[in-house]
Amino acid sequence: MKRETNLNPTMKDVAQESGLSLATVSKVINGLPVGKASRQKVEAAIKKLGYQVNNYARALKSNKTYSVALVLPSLKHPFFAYLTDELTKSLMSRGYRAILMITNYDPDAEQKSFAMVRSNKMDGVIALTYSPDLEVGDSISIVTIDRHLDEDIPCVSSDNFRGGELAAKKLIDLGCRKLLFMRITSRIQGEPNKRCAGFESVCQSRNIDYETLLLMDDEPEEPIFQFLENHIHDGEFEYDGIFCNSDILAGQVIRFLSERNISIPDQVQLIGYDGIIDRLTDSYVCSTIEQPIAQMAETAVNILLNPDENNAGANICLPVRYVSGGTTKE
Amino acid sequence: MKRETNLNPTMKDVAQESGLSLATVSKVINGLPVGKASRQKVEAAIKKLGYQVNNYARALKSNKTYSVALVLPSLKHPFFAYLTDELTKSLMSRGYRAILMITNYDPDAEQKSFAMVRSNKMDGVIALTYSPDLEVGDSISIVTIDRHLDEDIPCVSSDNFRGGELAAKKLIDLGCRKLLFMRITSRIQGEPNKRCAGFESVCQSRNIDYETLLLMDDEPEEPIFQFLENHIHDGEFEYDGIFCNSDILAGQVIRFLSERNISIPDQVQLIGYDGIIDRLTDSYVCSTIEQPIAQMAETAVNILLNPDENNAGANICLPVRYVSGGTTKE
DNA sequence: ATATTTATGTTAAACGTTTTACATTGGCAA
DNA sequence: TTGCCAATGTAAAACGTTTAACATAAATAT
Repeated sequence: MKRETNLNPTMKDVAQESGLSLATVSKVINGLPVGKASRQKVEAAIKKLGYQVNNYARALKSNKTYSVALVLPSLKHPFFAYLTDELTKSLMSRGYRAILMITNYDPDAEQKSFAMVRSNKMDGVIALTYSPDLEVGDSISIVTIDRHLDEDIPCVSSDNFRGGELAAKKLIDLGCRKLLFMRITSRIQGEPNKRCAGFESVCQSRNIDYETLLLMDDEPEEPIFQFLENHIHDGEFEYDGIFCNSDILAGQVIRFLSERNISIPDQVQLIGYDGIIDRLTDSYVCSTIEQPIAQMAETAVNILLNPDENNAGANICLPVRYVSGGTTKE
Repeated sequence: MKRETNLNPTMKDVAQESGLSLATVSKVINGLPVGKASRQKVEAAIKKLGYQVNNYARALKSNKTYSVALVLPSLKHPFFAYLTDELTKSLMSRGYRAILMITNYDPDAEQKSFAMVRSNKMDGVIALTYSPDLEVGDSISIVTIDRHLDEDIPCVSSDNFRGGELAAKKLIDLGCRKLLFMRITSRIQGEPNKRCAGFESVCQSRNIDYETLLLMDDEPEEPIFQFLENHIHDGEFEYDGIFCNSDILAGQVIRFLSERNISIPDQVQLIGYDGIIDRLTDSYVCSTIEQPIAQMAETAVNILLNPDENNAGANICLPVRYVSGGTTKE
């Protein structure tokens, strides 16, 4: 019994249906010059059969897969989620597919991701990894975000040093005189660590009292709240300005202080980092240093797909800005 | 000049290096029976050349791509982000790749996603779509989450009706006598709409005063806050129990009421929906009805990849539970 | 009228696998 | 020695494309 409709018609079927050769069909599909009459015949056949290009065959032949791997530790942190969202849209708008790889901060998984990329002949990787020593190998093009993997691998990040500076300046300008910088950070040397340096340099040059509270991301978080608790005396918090490493952390601090009736921004002003926006109200969750996430994504994709501009070891540093979100006096 | 190291060695290279045939190499790679001596020779050659299977060639031949598309509107809502995180991990653990497609709630993009799936001969789709009338066509296997696309497409969701019931019961048991249900919902008939029915059925059978505040997700959100404002009189909110459609919405409401000095949970108790966890403190952002997101992901992947169990039009409904998160009295 | 160019199509080889059908070898029974 | 079987390996076709090299016919120039 002959099947009435072929579920997966191939170019050969289209050729037969239209009475033309395989090559002609291919030309029509790829927009190469073909006689008008033939083109119409082919198009009709394609429509009739519901033909769809088989990208695997195409990739095999042309050695171009139009797919890019996104290697990230998790999607449970909004910064990663936002970034992935933007990266994916950016790739899709250029006709590329995004292969998502979640590594869970696991060096093994990160390493395996790169093997996968190679074995799937993907066109490239955009990676945000945490292993200190990742075997990258050449033959795949990589762009990292916020991490320096290797001398000649371009890295896209926001201007973290400047971000730290901005936060410190703003707090000081708004009248704060005793500052606290809270950060949860990883042991790997990544771009975000520069926020601290920026913050401290301003405090020092302006001669402002400050403290840096550092916690590694593989340690339990209680110490941070313990610290806060210890510095509340008679309903007053010892510091009048706080800069947090992320909006998420800021949110926690806000909550903690509110519960203890420390008023923000009256008693303490607070600036976060990232620029996370509440989807519902389209407003920032706190005053913050906003990273240009969409622009970072766009740039990363751009560099990955157009390596012509000689940005081999380029370190693209995109501008951040301060935005008010209710946790500062302005 | 002969290249010293071949960047992309193929099975042919391995065959040559080991002095054996292509077929033998293939057998070794696929774990088929092969003489011990030959196997070792091949393995040595593979290691020496750094050979990696070309999955595109393999997919072309075997018609199995080991890739699944994840079609979602956005990653900017934590529920979607969490779900994507779990889905991806679930797929990866089974050796599948996750192709992420962000549709931005755009029907066109949703439709195109399905075309892409077909053209890339992907093994399936897990979709969370918003178009009322999506042309699915057969020949691709689909599992939806929270949406009913078609009679014979399995749908995985949490028990939304029960979730609504649970929330109402809890609030009433904790002493609330005037309830408010706030929802932002889409026009498409999706599973989450059942929360309302569950909530109302309990209120009615227990004879409790309640109001339902409904807003479409394509309308501006101000009316909701306007409503809240209108129902605050002399520092008292008219309702003593609120059930929100999502934790995100709940967060907004909490903030709004706090700013107006309405105390939660003393004056008003509040239950959200989803079970979003703050990454930092590993605690719920509010009292909530928790969806078993990881289990939903696991189930969806399972059904998609093992269609043997006759779950053609299956409607898998996973249990939800109430968890306390500080915005209720218990 | 013939030669030359141009426009359009076609054939067939490749891409890197998998897999069926076939070939070789050696061991063993008769 | 001959014949047979199992064990192991090989050759070659196939998957659905792309593309270089070639063929044909029509159109123009000589």
